[in-house]
Amino acid sequence: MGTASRVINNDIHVAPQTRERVSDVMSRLGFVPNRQARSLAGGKTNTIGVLVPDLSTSYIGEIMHGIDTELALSQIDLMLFTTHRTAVKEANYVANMVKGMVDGLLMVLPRNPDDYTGTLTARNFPFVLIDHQGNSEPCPAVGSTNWQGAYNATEYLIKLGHRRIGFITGSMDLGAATDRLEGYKSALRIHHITEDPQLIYQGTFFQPDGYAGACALLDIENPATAIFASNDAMAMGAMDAVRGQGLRIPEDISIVGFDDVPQAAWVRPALTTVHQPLEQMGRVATQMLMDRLKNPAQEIARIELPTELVIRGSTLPPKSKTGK
Amino acid sequence: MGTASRVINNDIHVAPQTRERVSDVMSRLGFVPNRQARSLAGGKTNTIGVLVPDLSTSYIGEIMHGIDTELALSQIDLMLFTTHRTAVKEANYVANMVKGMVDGLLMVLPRNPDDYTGTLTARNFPFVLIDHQGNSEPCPAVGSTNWQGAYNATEYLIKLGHRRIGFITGSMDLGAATDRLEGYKSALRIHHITEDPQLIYQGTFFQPDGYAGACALLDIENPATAIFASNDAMAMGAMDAVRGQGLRIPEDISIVGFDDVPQAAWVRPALTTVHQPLEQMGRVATQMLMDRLKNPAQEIARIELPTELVIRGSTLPPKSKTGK
DNA sequence: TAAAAAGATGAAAGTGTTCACAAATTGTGG
DNA sequence: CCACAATTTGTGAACACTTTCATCTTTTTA
Repeated sequence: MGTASRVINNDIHVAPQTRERVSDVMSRLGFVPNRQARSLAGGKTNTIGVLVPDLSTSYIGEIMHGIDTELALSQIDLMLFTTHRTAVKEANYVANMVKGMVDGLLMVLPRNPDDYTGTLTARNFPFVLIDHQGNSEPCPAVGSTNWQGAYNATEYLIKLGHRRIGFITGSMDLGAATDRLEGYKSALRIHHITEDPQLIYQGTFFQPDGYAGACALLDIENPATAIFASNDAMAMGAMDAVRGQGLRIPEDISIVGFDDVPQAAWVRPALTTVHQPLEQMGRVATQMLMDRLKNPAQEIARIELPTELVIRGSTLPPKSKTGK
Repeated sequence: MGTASRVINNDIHVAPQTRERVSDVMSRLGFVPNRQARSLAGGKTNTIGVLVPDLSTSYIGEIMHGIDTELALSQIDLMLFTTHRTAVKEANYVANMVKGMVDGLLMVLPRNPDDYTGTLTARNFPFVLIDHQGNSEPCPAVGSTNWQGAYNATEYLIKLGHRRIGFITGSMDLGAATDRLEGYKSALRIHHITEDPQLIYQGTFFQPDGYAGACALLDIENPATAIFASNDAMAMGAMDAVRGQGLRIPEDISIVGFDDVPQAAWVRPALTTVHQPLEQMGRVATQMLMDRLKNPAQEIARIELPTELVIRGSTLPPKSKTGK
């Protein structure tokens, strides 16, 4: 019956008393509208898909939280796809898999998004990338000011008096990782500190790299007095390594991370780090997607949210300086 | 057309050449079957729902990973619901929300599952609980041997020579938390060590509780020589606290955790902990659910997977003992 | 008071599949 | 060469809604 449908969808063209009568009956009968049928008839699923590389990091967890919060407001459901599931090699996978199941797609930390953005754009399927620098064609994305964050953190260390600042990179195939490295390099350059390849250790964003990186950075002729890791996980690895060498944090070595995961505040000494608004990124991306859903002709926007240096207990001026 | 449907579903009753012709046309036209329509007509969605309390812990991440792995094998999709989204107070919520959207439900770490298990059972909706002790009526669930794990870990500390073993509990409204506490108490009893209320600190499974708990356990007349935290997050908090007091791990204080999250192996010293097969729990639960989906009359089973003590670097005999 | 406008309601036509059944084709034995 | 069985293909009715359109009711206005 048409009226029942109108009641469910809060259509205006239904008399108050009729509405009441209908909802009475519905609740008495325990009626629940069938989603599949609604989707089929209505042409939309009221569900969006989220494509994540993984779930075991709180990094992703924070972003998901943001997505979830935003979605809850609009009564939209969430379908989760994990890329590791079936090697997402074929370009059509995403588009096919997803077609008719979800209205739009959110891709978190996509590894090589060019594979699918093309197909998706061609099929006019709404999507938003989260935390990825569109390296080729422009596409809707939200990220954060990685370059600026790394620049600020490095500058902060320089201003504390550090001259030998070690840097542990992330996976260099990710835009975020290269941006952070560039921010670090730029800060050195501006302050006339010559870049030393020995002070740059290549990591992959995982904690063990932080450990290994710190060991390497301390085991050189003129060792680092401060270590800036490209994310908090590696910073924590570095902290372990520093302590393993019998050195104190921050008195002997300063440590700075990136991301500001909840752990960073819990650890002792609390980690000085670059706050990345992960939850907000999730929220903003979701909003962007919903805008595109409402208005597909929406122009392509790339939003960068600001990062912010959070100074905690893991940084101090270098010993040589304080000793003077 | 019936034949097209048969081709899609790999029905036997279709001539090889016809099959080929049809799939040719389908790929030429870029035809992708509409999931909503299939679900509507077929009566099943080929999707299962997963209800999680949260996503920001690797604990949940590991379980999700297991679920995901298992699901990928059967081409079944995953719909994610987070309980914090809309206060899941009303008993009907789950059943209604989920009806027609998913074929079955997996509930991870349900807080007060009695609220919905009743409705779900009444509506004959297939579901499996993960990591929860059915405290009232029996329902399909998978958990792990929390009691045994805690017992073994405590006994291990006792055999090392510890007599003052501090215990930091989890949220006591969770069966897992009470079981672990009971395991601890039983081990003490068996070894004729009198239980000391001062050595039991009530936590809630979060890292800061570990920090506070360790401080409390060390700040008593006859302080603990070993601390057993009900999960790894709290154990790490405890490690920070111990170090904060200028004590060494494991020489001065031994620390034991529970869960064996990946971090436990990365931290220095590596954490001795009770391994909980989280991923496997996810897999097994998924298998159970799929069995129920195939055969709804399946008898109600509760599976307990074994925990295992993993000895790493955070435990040693107490100083008094070694000092003798 | 009648005509016009506005609003509420019901009927019917999609939506893209699956499923059961009927029809058509092919193969086999008499 | 036909009857019969076996296999393959086509048909139409669900599935449970939304949406449009026409009808009927109510309200407003001249």
